[in-house]
Amino acid sequence: MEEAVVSKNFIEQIIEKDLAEGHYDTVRTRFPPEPNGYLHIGHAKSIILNYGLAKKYNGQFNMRFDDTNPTKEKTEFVDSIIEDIKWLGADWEDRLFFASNYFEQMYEAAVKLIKKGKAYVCDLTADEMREYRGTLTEPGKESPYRNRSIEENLQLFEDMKNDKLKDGEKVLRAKIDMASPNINMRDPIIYRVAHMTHHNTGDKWCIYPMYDFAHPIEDAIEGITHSICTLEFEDHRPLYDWVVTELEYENPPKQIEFAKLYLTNVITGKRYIKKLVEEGIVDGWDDPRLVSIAALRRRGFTPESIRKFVELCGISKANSSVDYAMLEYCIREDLKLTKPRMMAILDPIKLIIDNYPEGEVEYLDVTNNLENEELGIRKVPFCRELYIEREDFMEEPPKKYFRLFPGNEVRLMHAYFVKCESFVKDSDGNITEVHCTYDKEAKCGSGFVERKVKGTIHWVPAPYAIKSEVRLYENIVDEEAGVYNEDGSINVNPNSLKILKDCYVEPSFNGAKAYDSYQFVRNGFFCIDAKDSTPDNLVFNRIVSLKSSFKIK
RNA sequence: UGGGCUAUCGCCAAACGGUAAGGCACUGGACUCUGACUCCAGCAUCUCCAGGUUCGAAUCCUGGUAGCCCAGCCA
Repeated sequence: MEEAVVSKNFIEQIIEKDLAEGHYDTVRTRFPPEPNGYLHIGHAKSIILNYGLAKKYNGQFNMRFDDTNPTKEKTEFVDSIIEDIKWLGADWEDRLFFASNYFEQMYEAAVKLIKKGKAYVCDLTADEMREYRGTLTEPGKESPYRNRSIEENLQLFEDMKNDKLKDGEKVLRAKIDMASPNINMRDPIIYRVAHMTHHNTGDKWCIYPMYDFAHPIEDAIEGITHSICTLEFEDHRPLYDWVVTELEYENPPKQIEFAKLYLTNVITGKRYIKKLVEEGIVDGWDDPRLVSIAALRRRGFTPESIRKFVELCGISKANSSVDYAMLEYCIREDLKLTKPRMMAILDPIKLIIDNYPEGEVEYLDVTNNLENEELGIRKVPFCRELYIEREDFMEEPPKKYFRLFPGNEVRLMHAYFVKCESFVKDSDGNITEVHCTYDKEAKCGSGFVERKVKGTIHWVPAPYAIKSEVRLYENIVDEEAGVYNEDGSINVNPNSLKILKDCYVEPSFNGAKAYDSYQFVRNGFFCIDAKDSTPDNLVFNRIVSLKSSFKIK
């Protein structure tokens, strides 16, 4: 067996070089979300990347909540994040950390900087601070409080800590360079006063460290070697390095940036998803129209399919937007061989087999997945009256239409050949019944080879079928209009929720469990809503419409 | 002449000076108990542009162009 040659991505190259040159003797990565929302497909890229690297190089993968800003964080989110990452299969073993558990060490680190003359307490207001910071093209100017004595700074910082000050009254700043072309280096704030109840530390602290100060410390404490983050932090790297250098950590971690995952025609971006949830445009964080991990799970995506997807997308520093079709490919690819396929009719029309004895029923052995016999068989009742898909019959078929039309014979999947003899219309001209005769000899699996048919259609036994209400979701984004407007608002597709009433499914659905009920409908799939798998509440994947249209040339 | 980063097929993405991998999508054709799947075939004489160095450049140099990020007491 030969494995395809997979080239190493740029991060792997950096890691291997570091290992070879002895900068590190192991690899330790982490996934450090802020618990301020649910995870989505974009986070999956980071999780799988970090976890994958740790595994590949026999290192360790840490899970860490970067909870340094209590205003946005909730335990609801930490719970959901843990659930989602576990589901994705990333294993942090016993290394689940909270940045908030390092507050004491961060405080000590700040004191150390002050003692080194590398940090000072500043009284400038937020507005003044902005003014002093300068602009993108002009340098900033130094704060009048920049040269306070170490003793005074120590005292004031302690006052900040000991609840002697109001929010925003004073901050602690790193003393770097107000003229730096990199704005992040213009004496960035590293600690602020905020009287907030923290989801983990409660009211113990009234000062909180800023990301740029906290993150490198968190990484260093945990012995992270490669701190992988997204592109927008590139400008922060000099500050990251400044912090670990001034704090004199041995073997300091190294920050590496990669491009975020964007998908065409869907909404990524936590703040937008949050908005859709909060405004009630979608039903919640796991609404099937979203690409949150919870939503994808509910729709029937498997962890394998998402891992495969991330792997296929690759890692680079180029901003890019991956075609949604790639995600769909990955789930099809996984489901294809691993899940049973059952029959269901979305838009039914009755098919009556005139020469099949009335009242008789036989239970056919149906293979769950013709491409994977290990998935076994099930019994499906077959009788005189069936439902077939409305689009599988045409009164006047176009050329190259292989399905049912007067005089034509097709195969009923897993059952018999059936020939259309006549049909019935109602007063409005709608077809209500299709009448056929079946050929008992041409039973599937009987080895019948006398005749061949060009078409095969799926069906469901009318008296035994379970009638269900089906929700068919369309993309939340208006594909024509694009995702975002110029003002940053989202183009929501007004038809993103469609209800189809008469759906009929095989009786086998009765015992169907959340994840083992993937179906092909014509050429697509649909799946049961994993959140509530009762047959009355089927959620059809958008994948249903995928590849399902048959073009007549 | 603020700084940082990025530009390779419709979409991702390799190639690390030796003559443009692969996947998705698409298009033919074969096969078929799902017009799916599978299988075969096709799909960048060319790498944002313009010069230059070299026997040889997507890769090096020079100069442009385009896009993304940065002026939160968010992360």
